[in-house]
Amino acid sequence: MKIQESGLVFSRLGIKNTRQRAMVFDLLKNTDTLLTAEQIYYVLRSRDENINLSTVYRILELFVSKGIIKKLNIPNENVSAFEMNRPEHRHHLICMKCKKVIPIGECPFKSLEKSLRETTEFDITGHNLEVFGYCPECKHKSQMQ
Amino acid sequence: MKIQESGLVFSRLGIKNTRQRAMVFDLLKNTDTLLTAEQIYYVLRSRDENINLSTVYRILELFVSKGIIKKLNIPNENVSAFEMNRPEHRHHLICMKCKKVIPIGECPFKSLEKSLRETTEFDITGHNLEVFGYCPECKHKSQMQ
DNA sequence: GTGAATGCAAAGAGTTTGCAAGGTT
DNA sequence: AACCTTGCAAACTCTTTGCATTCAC
Repeated sequence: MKIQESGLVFSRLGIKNTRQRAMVFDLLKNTDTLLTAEQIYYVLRSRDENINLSTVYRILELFVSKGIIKKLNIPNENVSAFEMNRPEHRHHLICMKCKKVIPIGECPFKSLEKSLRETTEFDITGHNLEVFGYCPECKHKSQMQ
Repeated sequence: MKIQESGLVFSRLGIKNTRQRAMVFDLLKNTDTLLTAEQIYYVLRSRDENINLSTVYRILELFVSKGIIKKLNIPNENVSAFEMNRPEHRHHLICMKCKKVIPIGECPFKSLEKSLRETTEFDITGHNLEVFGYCPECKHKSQMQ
């Protein structure tokens, strides 16, 4: 059995290493789409893992607060979706159908933020940029329907 | 009484001009912050206007589908917020405390979208860019707390 | 007058919380 | 052993829906 990365991350952050936390961590780590709390719950259940939906919510909230993952809102859907918080600041191209996520290169906003800070005197804490569309696969499927 | 812009907009779109629709339209038209369905409901109630929350939701859904307004998600809050869909394509700087919205100039994405379309073969339908922070007023208030 | 919009009440999602039982350090 | 985390069930918030009544055209 390979050494669990999750255990290292948790102890570094001073949080307990529980089976459920490791499961959620590993799933998000190895997934390249956005996942909702419910999806995480069902994926783990389908693997015969034992976990409760409210535990998933509590773990996700904890991970967000520790900066392990990020919480996004999908436009026109009232659910939150989650993904690993990779260290580089990045933006994504998200397929509205399958929720696949493609990272898009550099952030073009460093300079925009700076000039906004100067002109508006806002204390700018961050920005969201998400580009939406249909990936090549889903694009074809939706044309056929 | 001045001529109602809402009436013109509605008839141009082929939808009925009801008192409730005009109220919601005028409120959003004259508001420079994002408003949630519930806020719209309470503002109108506080003006002694008679309207029902589910009617507000139905009207907002209709307006979104007709392109009259836009629906946004505020990060880390599971509510939708709405604003007029001004004809120019624009992005906003949003105060996380008072929800004030400041438009920010040109959209720097025309060209990014084009190149993404080419490199990823996505059918790109649009993008969200929202910059968050605290406006000068709220910035000072939160320092004091 | 007719079909569409509204109000009301109830249901439905998604998410959060209280508490007892179990697990981690 | 002490405290934190989990499971379960119930509550809560936001949003949607069914149906009878009312309204716009």
